[in-house]
Amino acid sequence: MARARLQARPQADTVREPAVGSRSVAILDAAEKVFAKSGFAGASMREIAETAGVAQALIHYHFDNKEKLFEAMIARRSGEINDVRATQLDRLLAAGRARLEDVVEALFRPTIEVGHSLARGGDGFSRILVSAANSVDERDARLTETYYDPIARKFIDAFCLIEPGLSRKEAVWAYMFSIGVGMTMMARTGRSARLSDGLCDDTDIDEMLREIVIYVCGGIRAMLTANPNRD
Amino acid sequence: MARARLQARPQADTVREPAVGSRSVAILDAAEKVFAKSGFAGASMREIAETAGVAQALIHYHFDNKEKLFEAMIARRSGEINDVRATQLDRLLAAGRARLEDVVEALFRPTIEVGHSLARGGDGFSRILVSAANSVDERDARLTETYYDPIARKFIDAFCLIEPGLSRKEAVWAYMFSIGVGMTMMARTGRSARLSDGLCDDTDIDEMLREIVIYVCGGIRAMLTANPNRD
DNA sequence: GTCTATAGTTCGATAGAC
DNA sequence: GTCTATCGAACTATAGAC
Repeated sequence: MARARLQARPQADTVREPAVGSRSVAILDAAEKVFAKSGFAGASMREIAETAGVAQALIHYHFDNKEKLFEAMIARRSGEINDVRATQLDRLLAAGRARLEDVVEALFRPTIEVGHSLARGGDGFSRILVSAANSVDERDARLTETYYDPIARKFIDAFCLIEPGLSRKEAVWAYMFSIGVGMTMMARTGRSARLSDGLCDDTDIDEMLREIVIYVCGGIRAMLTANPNRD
Repeated sequence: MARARLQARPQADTVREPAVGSRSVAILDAAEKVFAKSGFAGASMREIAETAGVAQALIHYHFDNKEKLFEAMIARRSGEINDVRATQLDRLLAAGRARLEDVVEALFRPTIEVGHSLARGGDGFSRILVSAANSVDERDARLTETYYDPIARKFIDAFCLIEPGLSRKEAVWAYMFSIGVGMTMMARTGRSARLSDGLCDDTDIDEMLREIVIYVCGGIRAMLTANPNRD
């Protein structure tokens, strides 16, 4: 019977790569690619094994089954990403008088930078996040709750702190809507280029992020003036 | 060999329900439910047949294969929805001096009203749209291009017309971001309620739409002032 | 840890009766 | 148009050698 214990999130003072066989990492990388391309149901353990260059049985040895492999893959990257996000947010708030623009930047940039550069294969993890975040599937909901709700609450708190006129309720709506905007950036379907005859390039991260920050901050501040919190 | 011809989009002066057997409609309704729950790959023809109360072979008789069934299901609802959206948009523009708020309302309301009420089973179609819109899968991209790009261009044109300071490029970004916000509403994952301890209810369409219109218009106008078009 | 081989299930699609 | 029955392929997972 396989171990399939979930890797603990690496702490700041821990070695970069956990002490597991390199095959194990190759499997996670392959899983990221294949799940990103085909979704959970559409991906097959066979293709993941072939992509990783290992026998199919080895995946079961390391991760037990498809569900647990999927969760291990989420756990690995979300740990990296959300540690960076939390650190950046804390630094902004500790410095006092943080601008909303900086908080929104801290909300999005780590996700695309890790999702884009760390996964050597490209932006696979971002795509998996997009599909999980929009899914009503019980597994996706549980993973979102486990790996993303805690950091979401931190950012909602930050919204309320920076814009005291925002009620808690509107801060949560603002957060949900903003994450929705971020999806556009992470999904990278190429549709923006199609609709704009090439003017908008969703592979240009910096350009897109600049536009997104403007749009998202404008949206949040509009909620503020439309219905200011009177407490 | 089965027919599997795609149903033509009903014109305004055409009878409501096409002259196909009621079983055929039952199959499309069932497909909507099952595809919404499990996605394309996760759904099985067996479950769709059981949900529709017909033999599995009948689906192949009417729609040939799984791919074509999926497209027929998209074609049916997108026709209904986008006819309403185009009509409302044209009426707003013909009346002159349309408000951005009204255009954004015309962008979203028909989708949720049709997706929510017409599909007796609930909001299945909305969920399918969300997953298709965010997918890099070739099939999903082709369907989005075929059934949603034309109406998207109309709304982008409207953005440019109403806010002349908006460049074409920013209008496309604004459209993409706004659709992203709309996803929050259509996906209805229940996450907003979880993050707000029940304050935000994503089953309350009117409340959510009101907040979304405020946020989206604020976002679009922020792009305008941040980088006005000088033509 | 890693492999080959395969058991056991489920799937999409088809054949053919009515 | 609608059904029953079934084929052949693909899938997840396991057994067992090394």
